[in-house]
Amino acid sequence: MADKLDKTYRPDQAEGAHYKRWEEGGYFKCGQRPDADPFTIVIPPPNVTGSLHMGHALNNTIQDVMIRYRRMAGRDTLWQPGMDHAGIATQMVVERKLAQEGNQSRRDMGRDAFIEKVWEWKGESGGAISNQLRRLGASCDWSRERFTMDDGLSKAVLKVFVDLYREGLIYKDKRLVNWDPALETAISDLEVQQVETKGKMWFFRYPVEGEDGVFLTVGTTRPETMLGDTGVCVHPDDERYKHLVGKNVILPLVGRAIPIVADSYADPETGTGAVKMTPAHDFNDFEVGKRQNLEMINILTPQAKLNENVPEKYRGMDRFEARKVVVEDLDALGLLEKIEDIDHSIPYGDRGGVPIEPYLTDQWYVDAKTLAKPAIESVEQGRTKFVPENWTKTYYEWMRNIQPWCVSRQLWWGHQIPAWYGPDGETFVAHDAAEAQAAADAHYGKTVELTRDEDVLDTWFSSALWTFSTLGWPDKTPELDRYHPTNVLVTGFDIIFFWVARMMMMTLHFMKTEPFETVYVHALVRDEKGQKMSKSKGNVIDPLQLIDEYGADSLRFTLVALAAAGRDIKLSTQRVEGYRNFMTKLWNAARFCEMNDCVLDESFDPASAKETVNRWILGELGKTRDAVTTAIETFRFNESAGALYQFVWGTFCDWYLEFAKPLFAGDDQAAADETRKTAAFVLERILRLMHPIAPFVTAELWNHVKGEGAEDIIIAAWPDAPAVDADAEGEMGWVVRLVSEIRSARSEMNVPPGTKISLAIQGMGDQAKAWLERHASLISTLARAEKIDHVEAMPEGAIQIVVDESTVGIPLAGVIDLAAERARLEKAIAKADGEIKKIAGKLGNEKFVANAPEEVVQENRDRLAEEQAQRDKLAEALSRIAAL
RNA sequence: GGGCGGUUAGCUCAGCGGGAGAGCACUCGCUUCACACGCGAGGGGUCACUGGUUCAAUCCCAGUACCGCCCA
Repeated sequence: MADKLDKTYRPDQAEGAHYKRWEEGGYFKCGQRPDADPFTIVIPPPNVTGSLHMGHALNNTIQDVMIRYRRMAGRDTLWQPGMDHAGIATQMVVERKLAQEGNQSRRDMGRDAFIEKVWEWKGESGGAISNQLRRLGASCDWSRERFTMDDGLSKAVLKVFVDLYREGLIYKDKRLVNWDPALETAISDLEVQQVETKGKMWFFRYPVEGEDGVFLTVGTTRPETMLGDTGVCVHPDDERYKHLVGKNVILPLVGRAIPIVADSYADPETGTGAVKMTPAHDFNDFEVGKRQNLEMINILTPQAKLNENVPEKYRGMDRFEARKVVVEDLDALGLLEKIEDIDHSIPYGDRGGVPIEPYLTDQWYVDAKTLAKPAIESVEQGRTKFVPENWTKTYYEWMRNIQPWCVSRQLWWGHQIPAWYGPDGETFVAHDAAEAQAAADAHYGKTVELTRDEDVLDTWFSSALWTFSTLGWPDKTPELDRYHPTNVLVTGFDIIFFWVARMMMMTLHFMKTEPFETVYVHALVRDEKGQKMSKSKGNVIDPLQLIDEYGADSLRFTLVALAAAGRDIKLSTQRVEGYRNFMTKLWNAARFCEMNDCVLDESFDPASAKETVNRWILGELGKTRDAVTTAIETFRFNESAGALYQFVWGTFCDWYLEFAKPLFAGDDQAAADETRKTAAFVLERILRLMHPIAPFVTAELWNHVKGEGAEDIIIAAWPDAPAVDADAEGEMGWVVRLVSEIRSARSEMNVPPGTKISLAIQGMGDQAKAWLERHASLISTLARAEKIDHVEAMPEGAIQIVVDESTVGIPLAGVIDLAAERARLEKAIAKADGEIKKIAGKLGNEKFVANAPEEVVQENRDRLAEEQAQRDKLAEALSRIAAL
């Protein structure tokens, strides 16, 4: 055995060494149990620029609990770690760094040099999060760490793109995209945040061509877009405007004649019922424009300045400046009818931080609708399950309304699109330049110069391949064969669209199987007031700081205990402190065992235990083991934490160890010896059962309990459940009740804790008498009684309590407060009366007796009898007091 | 506007057809030989509201109110 345990556990002095031993000892590696069933989880790849936040802490703690449990349960576990390259975020970080260091800008240094800088940055400061995950205790197989820009994964991306193109599932199209003018790239719908804003609605009058003094009034929140208007739309049934349909209005400031069209898109109830149409700059207008054959005029540059398609005056103006000037100019012409204040939401790019513009560009699209079909079926047919099941609705909702997926981004950092263009714009998609050249040569019948598409792919394009690309695909690797499909994906609900849906589509298409059996969707971690943690609100709790202060186990236990499915987690440091206290409690229980020479006997057989206390605690351990096992396997992690907390603190420490004290001090050497062995055994099992949630403190104690040369706790077998002994359960339950009742009465009647009492017991049955005799020393110690006698008549002036058939008197000659005792008994009687009334009422209902299951009826009959007996005894006790 | 969820002890939340629970906070008592990051005892709830189903509803169903989140 190692040095004696200190009074408190010091996580900061223990955690690093255990983690290092595990990682260097190769315990995290997959493939060590070739005959066992594999169990695989892929990590949701954190962003290479990211650092650990509370969401990661929760997400990875849950994964680690599952992995550590399965590892102990004998599975061949693989927790596949890695990161994604986060195109936009990384490019922004590196550009900012270049600017700070006074370097050339990205555009000045050129693409290749810039990419080199990004790799340099990644080598130096990217991926800090993987070390932070180590601090959390995450037992990933780091030897297999992958990055979406690695050669292997890039090869997968390339093959997927080329194959999908050849199958007609990737194509180039000119459509409106969400354009981020700050970053000058297309971004996905999902990267657009709607921000509620107080804004204005401007109403402009457009003169109708050839009808002097007749105007159509249209409203807009973006006045500058009027320069790109190519029509005005009214509802076909709108009587106010029917006569104008087919005529033109003259677009003010521009002078263009644009048609008035009838389309049911216009809502007669909203505004004036007439809507200006800017098909190149609004998603709704784009659809109407296609139906009505309206011209599409792009009036913006990629920086959202006005371009050459507007009158000279406005060219080069920023969109917001142009907004002001357009309003002023229309006002000057007397065409500004009114301005209303409105609340509306404005789309912002969540990285660039400026309002996005719908923008007409050429982009690459994946035919998501086609790929979604099998992905929907997989969930419908239960091949992939969501836990909680409710999230299937969100998944279906998204998948059934899926839009073409725009996968091109106007960035440099990422997988460059493998498309080359001939001089006439002909497209050649190929695995490399040589293959494209060969195809072009064949196409043109001569050698022509090709230029490669400048754009890169959306980061989600590569992370959609994550479950199989990390295992070596497109090569046929043994890992791919063994570990795919994976068992569980653990993720927050905010990423179901972003990522889960895309993995389902890509994996089904290329692997012909689902990426995972189960998607466990956990809650969001919020602050103690329920607000989302964000840097701008300043309410972020840093998990690393909590680990420093309370230890990784405390944080992990807190997160697991709060991780009830389907609800957000409101985290406060108070909770973490509470679970830190629990770690200390466990620590001190181990210390108690150590101080009392509870040495682990590896040959101890729980079935051989003879003492009731020991048979009882072993049974309780068994129940806890089963509860924890079931809870982890069914994703009810909070229940696993709750069962452990309750057993370790509420049963093992509060009762069993207290029972053990008098046994250790007593004369019965055999009983003391067996109890020492049992305590050591139960403690050792507790360490195993707690290890998935609290790996470090259990590892630290394991070394003390097991001694030198023992196998590491990380691969210790998940224990079996000792059998439950119903007799021992009943017997010890009675002892606990008796002690509790006595303590309660003592406290209520203000008997000083130091006062030793005697017990005068009346009416006790034979079984209880035997129990009492067997546990006399425990009961005396815990109830602080020095003398226990059976009596025929209750002595005068005693506090009286009723336990089952017995009345237990605590004689306090002369010092008992009769009024207080009377009140106490009356209160107990009133409580019993309440119960009796309720149960008797139920049993008095014929329909209840006729319809309820027999066992329920019987249970109520038994309870009624018990309550009545109790009440009678209490009434007797009261009458004895009243007689004084 | 559409979808999802919530409303249980002062706070944070479990439970979800047959005896209202936990942690924290609060009150009282305790240098009890593992632990004051502790020990013992206690107070505190028409389980949002209104109907319905049922022998039985905090739990199932419908509606109302309020509060969130997501998507328009």
